[in-house]
Amino acid sequence: MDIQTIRLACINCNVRALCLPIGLSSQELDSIDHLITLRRRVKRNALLFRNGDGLNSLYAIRTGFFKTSVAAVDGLDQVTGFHMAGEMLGLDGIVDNRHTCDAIALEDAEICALPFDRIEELSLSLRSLQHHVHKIMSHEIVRERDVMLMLGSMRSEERLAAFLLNLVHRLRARGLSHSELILRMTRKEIGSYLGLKLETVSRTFSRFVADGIIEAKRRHIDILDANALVRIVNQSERLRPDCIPIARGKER
Amino acid sequence: MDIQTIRLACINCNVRALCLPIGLSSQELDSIDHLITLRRRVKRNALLFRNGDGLNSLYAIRTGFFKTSVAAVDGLDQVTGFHMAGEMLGLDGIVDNRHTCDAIALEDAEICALPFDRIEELSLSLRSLQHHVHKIMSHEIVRERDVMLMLGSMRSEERLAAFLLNLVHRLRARGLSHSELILRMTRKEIGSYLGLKLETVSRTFSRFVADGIIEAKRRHIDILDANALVRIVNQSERLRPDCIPIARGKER
DNA sequence: CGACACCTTGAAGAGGTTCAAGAAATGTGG
DNA sequence: CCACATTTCTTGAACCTCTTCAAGGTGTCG
Repeated sequence: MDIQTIRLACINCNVRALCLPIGLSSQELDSIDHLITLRRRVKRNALLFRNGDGLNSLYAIRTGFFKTSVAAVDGLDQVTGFHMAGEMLGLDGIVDNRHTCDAIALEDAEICALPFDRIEELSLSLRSLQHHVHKIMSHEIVRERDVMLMLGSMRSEERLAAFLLNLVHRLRARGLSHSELILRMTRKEIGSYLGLKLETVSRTFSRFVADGIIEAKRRHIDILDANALVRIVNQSERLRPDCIPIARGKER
Repeated sequence: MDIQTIRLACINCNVRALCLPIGLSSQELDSIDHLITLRRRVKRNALLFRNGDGLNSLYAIRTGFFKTSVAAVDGLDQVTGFHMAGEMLGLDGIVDNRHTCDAIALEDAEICALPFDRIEELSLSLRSLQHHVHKIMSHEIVRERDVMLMLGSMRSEERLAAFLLNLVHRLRARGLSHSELILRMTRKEIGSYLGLKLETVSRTFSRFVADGIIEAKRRHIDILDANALVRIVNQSERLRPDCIPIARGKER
């Protein structure tokens, strides 16, 4: 394994706002200092954790891009989410004290391992942290529910449009371009996530290109007409705006 | 509104094991006594809460059967879950401090409203309660992910089979029959939950009946060959056993 | 008993999948 | 650094599942 680890306190972390509640008093910051975490690099295609692993820590993504998936015996797997900087991995493992999916880096990444028992311990004295944890978990519930809604009611064009809008929304919230994006995942992985076959994903991309909505050269996507994507997602009128993943990114 | 409310302490509740952690010391039970809850009856078809309502409480179902759904402007809605005694409603509302779905009773029901700020307060001194809350939320994340997997990869027969097995599994855990069940929801609601049209649900039921797997008289379902249902769910070999909703009920 | 909601079934049609082949990147080893 | 193997992506054609539209049946409740 090619993993480099560094011990460090969150108090010195420059992306702390992503994992920890904001507006802590200096007293509270002092106690946060006790939440020593393990920073780790994860190479592209490496597993951060796998289904069945014991849950020791939750993982905050500092940089990089992950997928979570549930693997099948024959090697097939279904992607359950794509995750980028500032998002938390491992929440599904709390129920049974073991991870129930695989987390794989789709590009070289850097994560912080937050020992879960320390989080719980610290939450006892830091009410804002406690509430923050509740919000993060609730947010994940809402995120997954939005995917459920998408899978249950949208057609291929709508799914892909919602997917693209959701991605650029999250990238934009991180200060990146809201028209250009480089996909870190394959068509197959997108299809797996969207409940479509890779051929359907490819065809739908081609249709978007033909309609002048996007430019696409393999993983390099250029969104020419974001409004058209919004119209495609809304055209069904089956969902209200707040059912659409794009309307509720990881942060607001 | 036809709602009857009773103030009472959890310590006297005979289904407390459903909402609260087990194995509390007598000291701890004393503090639980401060978690005064509001017990309430909810009539069939009545809303327990609706999308947009402020989040004051989480709701523990004492008796009865609920659906949660996200409504669309034109009256259509998508069912996001069916919930029975011992399950918790409202977890999705924590992120934004307001509910993001409707909760509707599908039969006369009785719930306990647990003030969320009291839960958080009490969690600060009761570590087992804190952990219990985390587990409940994590469990909901896993439940929804299993639905995602189903919607993303199963065909109609597999979905309905998984749905029936999941229902009887949960009913069985409550001491009810694992072969007979009375559906509290319409074909349309089942379809909405499974991402299918009501006609498809109806046809699939008919096929199961023709194959001798179940007997079905409208809402009254009799499972004659549960193994056949398991085989249908597994036949795809696309999912491991633990991806199937039935394998992970609300309790184990 | 009549109105209404719910369920079943049929036939035609649409959307997505499957199978197949080839093209374009990417990675690897010499 | 180039050649070759591999992975990824695109596109076509036939097929299949689910949907849509339609009609009739069944149960329930005032």
